[in-house]
Amino acid sequence: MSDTAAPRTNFIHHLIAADLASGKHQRIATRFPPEPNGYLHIGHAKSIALNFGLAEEFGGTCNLRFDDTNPLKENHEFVAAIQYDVRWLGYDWGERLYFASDYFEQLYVFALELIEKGLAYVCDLSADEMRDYRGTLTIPGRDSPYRDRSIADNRALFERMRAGAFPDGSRTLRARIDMTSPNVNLRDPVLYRIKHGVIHHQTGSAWCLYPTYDFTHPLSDALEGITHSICTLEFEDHRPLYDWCVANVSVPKSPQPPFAKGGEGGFVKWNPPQQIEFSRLNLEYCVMSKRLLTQLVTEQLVNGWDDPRMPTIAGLRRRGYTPAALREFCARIGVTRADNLVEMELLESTLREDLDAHAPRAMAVLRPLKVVIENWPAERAEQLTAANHPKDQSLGTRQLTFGREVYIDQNDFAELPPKGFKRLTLGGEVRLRNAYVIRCERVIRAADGSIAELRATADLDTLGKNPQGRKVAGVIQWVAAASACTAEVRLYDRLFAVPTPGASGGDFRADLNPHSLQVLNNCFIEPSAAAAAVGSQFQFEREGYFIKDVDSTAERPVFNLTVTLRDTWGKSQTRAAA
RNA sequence: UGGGGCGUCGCCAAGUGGUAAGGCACUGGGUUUUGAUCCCAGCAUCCCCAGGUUCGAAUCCUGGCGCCCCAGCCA
Repeated sequence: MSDTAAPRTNFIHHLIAADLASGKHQRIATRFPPEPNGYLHIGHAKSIALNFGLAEEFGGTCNLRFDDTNPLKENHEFVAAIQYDVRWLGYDWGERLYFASDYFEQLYVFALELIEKGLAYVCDLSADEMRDYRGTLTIPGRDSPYRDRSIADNRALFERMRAGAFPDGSRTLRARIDMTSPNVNLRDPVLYRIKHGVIHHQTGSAWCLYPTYDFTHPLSDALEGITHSICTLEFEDHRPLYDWCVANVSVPKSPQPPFAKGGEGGFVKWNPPQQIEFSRLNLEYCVMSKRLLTQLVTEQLVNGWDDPRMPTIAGLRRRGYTPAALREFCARIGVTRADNLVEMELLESTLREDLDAHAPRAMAVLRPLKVVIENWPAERAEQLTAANHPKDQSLGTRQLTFGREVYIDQNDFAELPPKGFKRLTLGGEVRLRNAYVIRCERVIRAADGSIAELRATADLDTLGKNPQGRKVAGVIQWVAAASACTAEVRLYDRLFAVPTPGASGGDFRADLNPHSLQVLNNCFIEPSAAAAAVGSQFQFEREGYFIKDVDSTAERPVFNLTVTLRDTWGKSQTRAAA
């Protein structure tokens, strides 16, 4: 969609290219591993675009794998929503839909192997005790008193853990690594914990024993034959543990065909998956943590996961963001290991670029002001033809009905125009877009002194041509009173009032923007837009891009503001006012 | 004051010893029946700082400084 020269490669791309060139891998396999404990957000889109994008580019595969090891927080709604969102973004995992829970039995066997090798043990320490034994960042930990249990005891205990013989929290299976490691992740991390009475969305009540992420993730990758396991920076310290798990367990060496045959004696060459970290996306005026997003939803600070103000894929979709714009955004922000805070303007520019090219135009009047054209007969209705797009003829044309009474926007008339005002003024002329040039003759006031309506005359010789001998600088949108449809328009602004909510140590909720939603109930729009299907997108000329919302009814269409048009005039005015 | 990372224009980001890409934003100008789009031009003598190596460094070395992550039986 773009001819920008923004980098479309990154350090991971280079690394994969090198792995292929060196023959380390014959083909690559990535995976996108969401935990189904919430909806996907734009940060996930970055990861999805990266993992699926890399697979596409290098002719490899990308699996969708749910990292469902903590049934307490997960549910089927999230599983379904995540699949919908990934597909909507334009990516396809084919037949490769997996759940980490698919591997629970195999993982259990791996754990037994670790026990047999003396590399794992059952620990009876409570959570508090374990924390105490772990030491601190600067003080080494101490060995658990249960660290040297016999292999036979460990095996028996672990089997009984699975059988449900012990209550929650009473015992764990731990890796036997090094309690004095400067990397606290290596201080005998927990591999399995006991959780009774939870119904897992995939395995039901088959298990009361659940593996941790640290154990599950690397082995799931290995089982699926993942070559490049891409994750975010905070997992970097876990990489030694990731490698430890893969190295110490007997993973089948010919995972997921078609992997290259070859090597000695029919042995299949197999390189363990490599974890690679990149920095997560931070976007101005957003929170991106699932915990905080969940809080916004459960505390009803927004109207659900798909609230158009949410940075969730579902929210962005309902707001009017397109898959193409989101993918382009991901390409433009790049992939590095540096902390970043991306400006909203970058996101919005990719959106405008896509919408400008594809959205049909229509006219809408958000804050109506009636104009009576006195030299136009009340009974006369004229059909005008308007292009649906200024550049793309293929989007066709539509009919507009012009009549004696029209509505214009209150903002497009001023009795005391600021310097440089190019719209309608008393005694001044303006072009009604796609129609005639009119001159405002009089202002009719209401009892309270406010402007009730305008009286105007039209220059009948200005349809499709400029008037003789003078130029009319302004063009404004309008809707004919006789055919206008009433609509509700929801104007959205950023959810938070500050670029980094909660950053100053306070409650992030205190940073919510109280004006993030403004509902306009008496807008007038063209019948063509009113009749459009839910999800249809338009540029309401001179205002912005809008999408017809699911809350629409036959009698009352609802449109969400996706993003305004660039507004250099408005910007200059607010700057002058400041 | 343990370990692991990161530091190139306001923001994102190329660059991997040969003399600072690009995008967004911003500033001028042009076209325009959207103050939109589009087009043209401008926008880092400098790459966190200080030394050093080299004919030559953002890229190598040394020493500082700053920021981020890790002490869940979360992921």
